[in-house]
Amino acid sequence: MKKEGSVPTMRDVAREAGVALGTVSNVVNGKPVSGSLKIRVEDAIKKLNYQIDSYAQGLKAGRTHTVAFMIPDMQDPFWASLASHVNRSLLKRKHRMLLYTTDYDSEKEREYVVMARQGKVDGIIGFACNPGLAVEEGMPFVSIDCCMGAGIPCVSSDNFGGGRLAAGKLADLGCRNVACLCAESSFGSEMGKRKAGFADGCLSRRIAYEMKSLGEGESYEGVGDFLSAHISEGKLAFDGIFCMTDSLAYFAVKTLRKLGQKVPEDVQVIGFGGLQLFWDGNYLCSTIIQPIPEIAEVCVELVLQEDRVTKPLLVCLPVTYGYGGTTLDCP
Amino acid sequence: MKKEGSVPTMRDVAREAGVALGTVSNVVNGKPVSGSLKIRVEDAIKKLNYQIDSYAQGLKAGRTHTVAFMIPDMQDPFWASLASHVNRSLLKRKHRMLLYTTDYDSEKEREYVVMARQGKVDGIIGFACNPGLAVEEGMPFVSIDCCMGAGIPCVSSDNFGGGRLAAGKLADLGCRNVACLCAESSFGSEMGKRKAGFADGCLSRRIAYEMKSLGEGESYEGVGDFLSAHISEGKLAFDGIFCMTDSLAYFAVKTLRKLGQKVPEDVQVIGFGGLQLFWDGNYLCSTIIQPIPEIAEVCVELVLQEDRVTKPLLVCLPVTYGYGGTTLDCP
DNA sequence: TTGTATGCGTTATCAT
DNA sequence: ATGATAACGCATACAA
Repeated sequence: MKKEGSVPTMRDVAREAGVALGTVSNVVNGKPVSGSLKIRVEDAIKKLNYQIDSYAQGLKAGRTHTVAFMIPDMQDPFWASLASHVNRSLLKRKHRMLLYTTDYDSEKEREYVVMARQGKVDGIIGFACNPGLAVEEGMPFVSIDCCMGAGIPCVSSDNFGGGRLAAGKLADLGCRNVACLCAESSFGSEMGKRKAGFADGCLSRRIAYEMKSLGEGESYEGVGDFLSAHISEGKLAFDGIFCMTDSLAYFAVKTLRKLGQKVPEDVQVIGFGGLQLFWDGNYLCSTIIQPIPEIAEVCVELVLQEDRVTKPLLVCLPVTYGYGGTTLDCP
Repeated sequence: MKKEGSVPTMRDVAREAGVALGTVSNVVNGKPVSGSLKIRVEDAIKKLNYQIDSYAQGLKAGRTHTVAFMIPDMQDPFWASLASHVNRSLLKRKHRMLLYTTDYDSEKEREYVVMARQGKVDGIIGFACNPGLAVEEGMPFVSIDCCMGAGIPCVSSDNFGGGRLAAGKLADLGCRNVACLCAESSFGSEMGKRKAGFADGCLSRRIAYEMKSLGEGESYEGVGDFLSAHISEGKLAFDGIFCMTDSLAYFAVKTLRKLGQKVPEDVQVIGFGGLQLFWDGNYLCSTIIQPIPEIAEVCVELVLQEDRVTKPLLVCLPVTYGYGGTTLDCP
């Protein structure tokens, strides 16, 4: 008798059914097998409650049906939502998802890429702060929101177009003097294009704008200082504000209200991201919505494409505008 | 010549260094090896850029250093935060984390448990709607917030104590007529104890309370109806409200303000969960804080314990109170 | 069609 | 201490 408590293997099934190992394999994998034997094998499988060891399968096939998803911070609603959709897309394709959170730490990124290689994953989807991150030749890698060159496709939303859209929306809503609040990031992120798009949009619509950029690592308090410096006699110099992220917009709105400004009556605010607190359809603020499900889907498709004859350098997905209470366009 | 583009294996290293396979294995695993050979092997490893295949390792050892984490909804801030901390705890112990999201679907739960078994994970941490979920004998399973009996440990925060704490806090803050808003769930969740704890707390402090339970699947609108039904001549019948979750509290506050009630001046609100929007230290509302990092740590410890001679049925972790702007105790 | 033998990359057992 | 060999569970090429 074999080990008792252990899980049944293909060999056990073969013995139980009185057939050869290969036959069981064929039944399990849907290869043609004569009816009578097929029944015997299937009975044995049910009797032993056998289930295939996809782990051993992977060792043999060289493909593990596993993809690593690497992000800086799972607590960030954007990454959490993206993780959720990537997970769905992968599961739909019968692939597992390994999660790695890096806390914006290049060292951890390196470490996890090594772990991913050791774990024989079929590919990696993720965001890397370190644009020079060394990833194996043969290992498919899809970057989010950050161009890394060298045959590594990057998927992002249309940041430039989103910036333009925000400027146009503010103009439509009657704004004539607007500000643009940015939080710089040193990573080669695509986010910088939001600022450029906004500037471009302001120029086409001929409205005056002022830029305020927070240095990297500088706290949001700098925004508070900037805003209060532009208030004279209780009146703010701007009637519209574009913020590069929803979290920045959320902070700006809080600050403005603390400073006695009414949002959206005195000043309208548009963020970027499309964040929802409970994902019930209510946005945190009026915002440029990123197509998160589509981003996820594209990432998964790209990373699983074996025969990547033409892999795009950058896939740019369309954004839309969403009302969230901080503008005057009651829906 | 072997396949060129393929990754180097232990055998390649052995050949390169001119030693036997077992010796390379010993070097890699830190077993005692004579100095000179060790050097030769290490040189060969560096030269070939060899890295161990933890996948094959798992096949041999029967342990994969992989744990599945199964939750209903990654978009929910609580689960996202817990996922983040479980991930950290596992990574610290050099374990990978597979993510599965079930969307509260018992069918998916079953499917994923099977996938987990096929994937040869070392254990599963998760929340299951289906209390009768069949999980393998030998497969360690740790349940979150939901007792499943039969040798499956459950980890949760002190829901009863948290309810009591909320009642006590409201009493301390001067409330005399309070309400308790609940969203029932049919799952055998531990959350129900929050209600019981609150009732108990009200009794000890001798304050009047009224319960309002939403049926399963009933929308939050029912809360709006309940609240407006308890307003006469512009005055709400309650001076304090305890909500079983932060999201419910958030909705209640929004509704109360729409109904012309001032929070916290007219009515104070306490939620449960400890949710933070951007995890910057600011709570969404005054709340009972769940010790998420500790919950994560305990789950990981429990699931990785091999020799589980005494495994607890329920591990209950202490909660604390946190000010979040919807009560009168400005910190 | 069905069965047999070999190999995937690693570790463990046994001789040496 | 070191090296050859078997075994983990499965898939596949090949033989029957």
